[in-house]
Amino acid sequence: MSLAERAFRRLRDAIVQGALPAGSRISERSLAASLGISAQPVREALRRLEQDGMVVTLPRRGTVVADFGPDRQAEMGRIRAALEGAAAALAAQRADAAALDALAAQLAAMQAATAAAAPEQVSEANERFHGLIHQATGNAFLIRSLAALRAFDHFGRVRALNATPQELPRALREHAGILAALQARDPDLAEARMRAHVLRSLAVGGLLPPAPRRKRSA
Amino acid sequence: MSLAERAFRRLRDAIVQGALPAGSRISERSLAASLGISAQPVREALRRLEQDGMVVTLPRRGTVVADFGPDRQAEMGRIRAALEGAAAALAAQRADAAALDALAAQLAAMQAATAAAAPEQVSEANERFHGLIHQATGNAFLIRSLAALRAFDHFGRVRALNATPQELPRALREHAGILAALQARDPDLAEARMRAHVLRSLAVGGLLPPAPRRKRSA
DNA sequence: ATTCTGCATCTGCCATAGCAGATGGCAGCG
DNA sequence: CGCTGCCATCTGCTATGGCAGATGCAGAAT
Repeated sequence: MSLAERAFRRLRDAIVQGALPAGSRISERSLAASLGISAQPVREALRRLEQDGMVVTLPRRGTVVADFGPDRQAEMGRIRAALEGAAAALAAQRADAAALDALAAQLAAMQAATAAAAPEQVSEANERFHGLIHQATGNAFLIRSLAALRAFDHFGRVRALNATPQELPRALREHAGILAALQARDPDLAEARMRAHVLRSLAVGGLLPPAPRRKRSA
Repeated sequence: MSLAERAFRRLRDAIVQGALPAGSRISERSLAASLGISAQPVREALRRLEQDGMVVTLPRRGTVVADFGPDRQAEMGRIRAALEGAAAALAAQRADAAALDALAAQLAAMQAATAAAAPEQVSEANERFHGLIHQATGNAFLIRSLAALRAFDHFGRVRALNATPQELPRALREHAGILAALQARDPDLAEARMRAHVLRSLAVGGLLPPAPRRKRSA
């Protein structure tokens, strides 16, 4: 793996974990020195982070970690719901038999982990399930965008899965419904189910109002 | 503007215009020489193009222009519909009075250009209208992603606008409806209208089946 | 004729050095 | 004491050179 890729992942994890709080100034040179590499890969990593919205860099001024509080998290969640829906729709058209089999296998793994009450493995199977759908689309732009979005609220997702005891089986049922829509080759149904699944999951995590009702409190 | 940014835009335009057909091999060095700059900005431009899905680069092998025929265009269109919808929903929450005024002004400009039968200015006003909504969200990730998506089917959009005589007034009415939803601060309504608007516009351009029906003619 | 091997060459990748622009502090002037 | 202009310094940005890995071809061995 290239040094730029390594630096990118390392910085991304550091940011989402809070090790680099919002507003932190990042210098290409000093960061390169602390990583023991040249400034070029670091620069490349910063550019990618900028495209993902995690840092902002003012030309000739400096690079700082972007601020994403609860509002930004909610925004990214809503965007992710839209993109996951599109991915499900495309997967319903493009997925081949092998991809559908792999999805069924992941669903079974998630069910087994749920029955065994192993939250760690449930979360992992959950991530894999969504990742397989992304891959099944074969769309590079979609895959990349969703990977960036998932980095934002990774911890929020694992928290949401363990929020209530009934959350795990509900997520499992929704996954089964999505897979059924994919197997039925119904893009619109797959999109609707996936979108509802992500939105409801976000609501459990406390990042969105629980229902698409009228606004009552600002 | 930086050399990397210039190289990126130049390459992007060359690709969408067909000057660099799919499968064209791009070498960092030779391209840098032909542009009269160093290899570093060219490399940076290629990385951005890769993230946008326009080129694929195999490590130590080379970089080639990705193949996006009608299928890919349809995919990107569906993704754009989803993202534009999310942007409209966020804009309904975040847009301030100035942004809404600017949108109203662009709508008036589009109406005047439609009345004057000036397709060039109609298309320009159309692009500005959507761009203003993107900016109103204040979400860097969303703005960047939509900018990348719009580069794909730019020509398809201008073609769709001039496909039929009744397309211009219809797009105008839909824009007015979207703006009304934004002014009413209704995220879900704004999202639904924007999404329908983009999907219908894509159908006019021939990139999607006109209704969620089965495809009849390839 | 076919297969294997070594080398010239091309590729993306990285390190180093130096550039212009922007900032902050300090001396000098009012 | 307050303001202004200069300069050291830091920033991102670009140019140059060289690295290892991958490819294709020529020529030797079977």
